[in-house]
Amino acid sequence: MKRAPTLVDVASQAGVSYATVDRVINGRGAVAEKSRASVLKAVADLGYVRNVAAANLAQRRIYRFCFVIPEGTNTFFDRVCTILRNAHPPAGTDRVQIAIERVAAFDPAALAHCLTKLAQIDVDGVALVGISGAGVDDAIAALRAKGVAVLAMISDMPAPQRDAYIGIDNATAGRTAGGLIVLAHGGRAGRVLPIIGAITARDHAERLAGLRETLAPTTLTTAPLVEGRDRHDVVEARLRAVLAADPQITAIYSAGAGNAGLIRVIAALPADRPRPVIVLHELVAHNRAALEAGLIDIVIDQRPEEEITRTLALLRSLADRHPLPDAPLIVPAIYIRENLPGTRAPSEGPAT
Amino acid sequence: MKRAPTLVDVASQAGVSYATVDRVINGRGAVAEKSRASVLKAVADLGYVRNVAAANLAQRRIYRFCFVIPEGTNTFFDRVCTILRNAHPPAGTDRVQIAIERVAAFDPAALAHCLTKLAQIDVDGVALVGISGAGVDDAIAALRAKGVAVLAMISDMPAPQRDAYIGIDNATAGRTAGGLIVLAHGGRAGRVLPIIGAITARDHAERLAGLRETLAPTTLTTAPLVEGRDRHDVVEARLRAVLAADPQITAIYSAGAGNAGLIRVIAALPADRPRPVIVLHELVAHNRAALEAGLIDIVIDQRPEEEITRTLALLRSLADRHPLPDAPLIVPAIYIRENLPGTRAPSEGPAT
DNA sequence: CTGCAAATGAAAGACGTCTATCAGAAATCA
DNA sequence: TGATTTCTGATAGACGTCTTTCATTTGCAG
Repeated sequence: MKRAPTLVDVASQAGVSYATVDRVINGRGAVAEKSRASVLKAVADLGYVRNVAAANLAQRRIYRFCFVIPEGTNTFFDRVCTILRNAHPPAGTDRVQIAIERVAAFDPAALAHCLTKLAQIDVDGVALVGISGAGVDDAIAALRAKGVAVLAMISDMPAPQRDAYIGIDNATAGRTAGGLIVLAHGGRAGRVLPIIGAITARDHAERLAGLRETLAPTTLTTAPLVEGRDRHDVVEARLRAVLAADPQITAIYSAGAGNAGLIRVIAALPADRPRPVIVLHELVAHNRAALEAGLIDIVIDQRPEEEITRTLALLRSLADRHPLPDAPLIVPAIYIRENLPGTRAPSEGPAT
Repeated sequence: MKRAPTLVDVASQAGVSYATVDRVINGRGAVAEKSRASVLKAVADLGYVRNVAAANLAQRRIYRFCFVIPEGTNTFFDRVCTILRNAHPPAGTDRVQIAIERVAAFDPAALAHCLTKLAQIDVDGVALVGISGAGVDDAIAALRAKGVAVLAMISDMPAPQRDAYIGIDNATAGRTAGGLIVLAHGGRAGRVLPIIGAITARDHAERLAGLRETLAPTTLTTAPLVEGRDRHDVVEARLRAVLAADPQITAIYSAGAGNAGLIRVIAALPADRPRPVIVLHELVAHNRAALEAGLIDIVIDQRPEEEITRTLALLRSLADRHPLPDAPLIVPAIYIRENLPGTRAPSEGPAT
């Protein structure tokens, strides 16, 4: 087992000095095209990979990552923050520092301003929830020009703007909801009520399309769409009205937020007849409680833990200048009452 | 922002020399109890954490991990091996070497022999599928005495023998199957047929218990248990007989392996009347194909990718002598036709 | 007090990369 | 040709830990 090639090996192989190799690898100073080529060739020939441990030691490197998370009433993002704060390995241990910046939701100007501030500080990578709008594109471009990695999570943005996207395929999520609703009907007829935040929200629209795609070949019909604006009060009022007017509804799929309102409506339904099958998104506290209480049937979750784990790994990989692997989109998880995570303490003598 | 304390700082704080600190930290040579105590105190007071990058550099460390995986007809373990081979980051890049050893399944002697061989080589950590039996316990003890981390995955073993267990809670898996079957019946009566490998297999028994626990308060009844010995030919023959004898079966839950046989039986059922709801385990090729073909409804998967990711992280953490975090058990995933991973290529302009 | 073992201190050379400096060589331009 | 630039080479000191060597001190038993 030979030891891995070092920059000294690369230098002698390329027939240049260590200094020149360094200039090529770390892109400083002027290097003749001929030298650059021979260094790169030597790197390739020897299969040199930088020793990250040595590099980090020499630089006293601390990875500084920043997550820019929308601020607002959306419980989901609070959950994201909680996960981030508990992310392993805890800072210090791994020389990784994670900062969280909350910015007003759906406010491109605020986001742009935040990103511009980040560009001042020394940051190695930024993860943000993709939205586009005035100034955002430029702010991101400025960051990336400085060598800062920029990842889109949860919601994507045009590919050339970010280094990668980490999140779910929303069409898949919608199809999944459809599949489960079909399963729960067991061949019987039914009428499915879709609720979304707004038809202009791309992710909601995609989920809805996925739902319809799956329901189309079945005997299930779709009731007219309800827009709840992601606000629990709006969802509550409109859903109550629709259910009163249309007692044929056998299933509800809520593709957006504001489900606390939905849950209130369901809890108030008469208990003497079967309630509709209910599928909604994100395993946040009130949805989880409703699942445990039997008020709803299924929660489709985009697994923010996994999104964050992957984001951190990718940020680090980019900071280390490794080629970025193309990981698949995250597969939404299905939760029912029985497989909720963390309810039961691990049994003292765990499973075989 | 002060720089992190180093061993030199610890030494001066403790009022001893660097050499003594080193002897305490790395446990070599004799150290007076008094010195040891003052060093440990200094470490605690300063909040010293070893700089892993520096340590690895000095040692030219390469992490060497070995996965001992059962060999046999079980497709699931082939899947595990595939995932392992594609594990990111690829060897080399991260100075991590992963070896895979296949040993005969359910053969304690073979496992013990393999472990004894591993003890000769220089290994930092071993992950194995927990079984116990003659010699295995001793072989593991010998490994751990040498400072090798030993993790149980997928199937656990008595706690004192291994450093940690990474896998699912099988009772949860069984309850999940039950919950989905209940959902699919939508309040109608039904009769559920459980199939397991053998009642002596602890994981199968736990899944079965979970199923019964969930079905008990409902209107669904349970048909007599079928033991399929995890062999597709056995499963096929027995299931065919049971279905012929008992046409009232509305659902099948297969907690073990050998499901290729089950799928053959289902495929041969008359198409003119509804088939039972079918739930089984592990997203291996034939189960996946059956799901896509609509021959079965649900696959509960223990997510070996996550198990492996976590195992690798834990092995590394142990090798770096970090305190081990207590991660929760893995939550089994639910797959239906619509949320199968990797079917669709990520759309060119991914989701919002 | 002597002698031996145990405990300690001091120091130096790795590990591979980063960063900086400075002198000298090669290429460019006038 | 000389005067600039542009490149290049040589070298050295970090970074924090590991590992080893050797000399010295301390403790303890005889």
